[in-house]
Amino acid sequence: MPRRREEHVMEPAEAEPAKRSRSATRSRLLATSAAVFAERGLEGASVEELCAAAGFTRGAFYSNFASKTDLALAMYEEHARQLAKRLNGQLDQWLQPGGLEPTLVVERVLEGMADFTSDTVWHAVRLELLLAARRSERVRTVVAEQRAVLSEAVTAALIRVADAQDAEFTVDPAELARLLLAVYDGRLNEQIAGSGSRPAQLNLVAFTWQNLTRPKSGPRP
Amino acid sequence: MPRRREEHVMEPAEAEPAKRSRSATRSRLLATSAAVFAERGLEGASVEELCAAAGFTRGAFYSNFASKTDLALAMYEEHARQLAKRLNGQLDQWLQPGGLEPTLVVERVLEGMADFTSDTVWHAVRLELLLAARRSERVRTVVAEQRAVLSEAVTAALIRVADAQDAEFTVDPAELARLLLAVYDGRLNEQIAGSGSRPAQLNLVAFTWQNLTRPKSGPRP
DNA sequence: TGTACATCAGTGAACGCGCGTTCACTGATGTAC
DNA sequence: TGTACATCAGTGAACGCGCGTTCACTGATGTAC
Repeated sequence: MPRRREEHVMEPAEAEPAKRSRSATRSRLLATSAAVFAERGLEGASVEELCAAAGFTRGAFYSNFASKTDLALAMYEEHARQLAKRLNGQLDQWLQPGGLEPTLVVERVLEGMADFTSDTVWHAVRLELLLAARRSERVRTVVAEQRAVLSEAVTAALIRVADAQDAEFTVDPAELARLLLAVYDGRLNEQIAGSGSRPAQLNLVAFTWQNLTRPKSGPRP
Repeated sequence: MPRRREEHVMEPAEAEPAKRSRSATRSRLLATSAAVFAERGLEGASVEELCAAAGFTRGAFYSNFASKTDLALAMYEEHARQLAKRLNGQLDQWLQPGGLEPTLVVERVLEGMADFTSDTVWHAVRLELLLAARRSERVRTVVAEQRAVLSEAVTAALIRVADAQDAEFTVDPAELARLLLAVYDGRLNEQIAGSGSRPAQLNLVAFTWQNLTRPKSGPRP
């Protein structure tokens, strides 16, 4: 049984479990920095601003991260992890027996991705890092790695969906995944540019899904 | 008749028509800056570096542009102009009587666009400006404007091609144009990320062109 | 054509500011008794 | 449980550097006679 804490009048409830722990500071900085980077740019955001957003001073930053780039990359890796995890989680749910009607799954996957990735804050951060990758070997490696992870997650998802429909692709599913990601990247660029900014109307892939798959020739269960 | 100049021995031939003219300095800066911006970023590129690339010192810069942003926007507008111009020029050529076989035109237009826009230097600059647009009303206006111009140029091109085939779209051609541009944007992001970097294999739009158009119902000439 | 002068494009030193990074210090937290 | 001590996360002043911008100056170019 844990020690009672009620006797400490100043204790601000269990919402803040460990004050002054390295990991809490790190997490807080990772959580609040995306918005700052998106707002001010990777170079434009000052360490001061990043710290202020998290409620710290600059020294705290340097006792947790070696540099601004360090923070940005850690943030990005965490984000890519979440994205792939979410995609797989949704599929698990939709594809289980008694889940969604298979044709709906395609639509939902695309919607879900759009949903998650269409957070313009995160897209801005991704673009900042994409550009930074041109200038730094280290950033380039991490960005390429994370893009590959995401690409593979989407490829796997496409195959799972096709399998559930007892269909197979008439095109390389990895190519289709890359195309899909390219389309969303492009859509998000549009959204950032703010021109019109109504959501995508023409979903070419959903529209032509039947052109890209065929019933499996193998034996059916 | 203009005054003869051959008597000046030091005259370095007509290749350099007007030395020390504002417009020449301006042009030179506009021409050499894209590479610098792509290499170092919009914020990362120093005025010193931009001037060095053009062979000037900083003072020359400020006597021609009010700020770095000024230069970048002028550059961008010039680029968008060239892009639309080129697209229309190619169509004029391909669609004229005795030009390309109509079905080939679609392919060529897409190829041509890919060609021009897949210059990673320019794509990087476009992305830099897209991100800068988030932070500046002025940049946002110019970027939105230029994107609209390009989008309209592509829409018009699509319609011209369909017309030449005596076909019409089953989807809104403006939507298709936006989708096309989105795909290319996304493809270029891939290329910048440098992952694999082989050119696009799956050209969905060319592949499904016949699904998006139908023969015109009106009278034929 | 040659000379004297006016203009002004481009120079480069100087200024000041903001930022990344460092580091001696502080005081909150954990531990030993 | 209370007290003394050790640890170390976070503070904030200080440093130095690089950059954007300014401006008095220079010398190349154009013009008037």
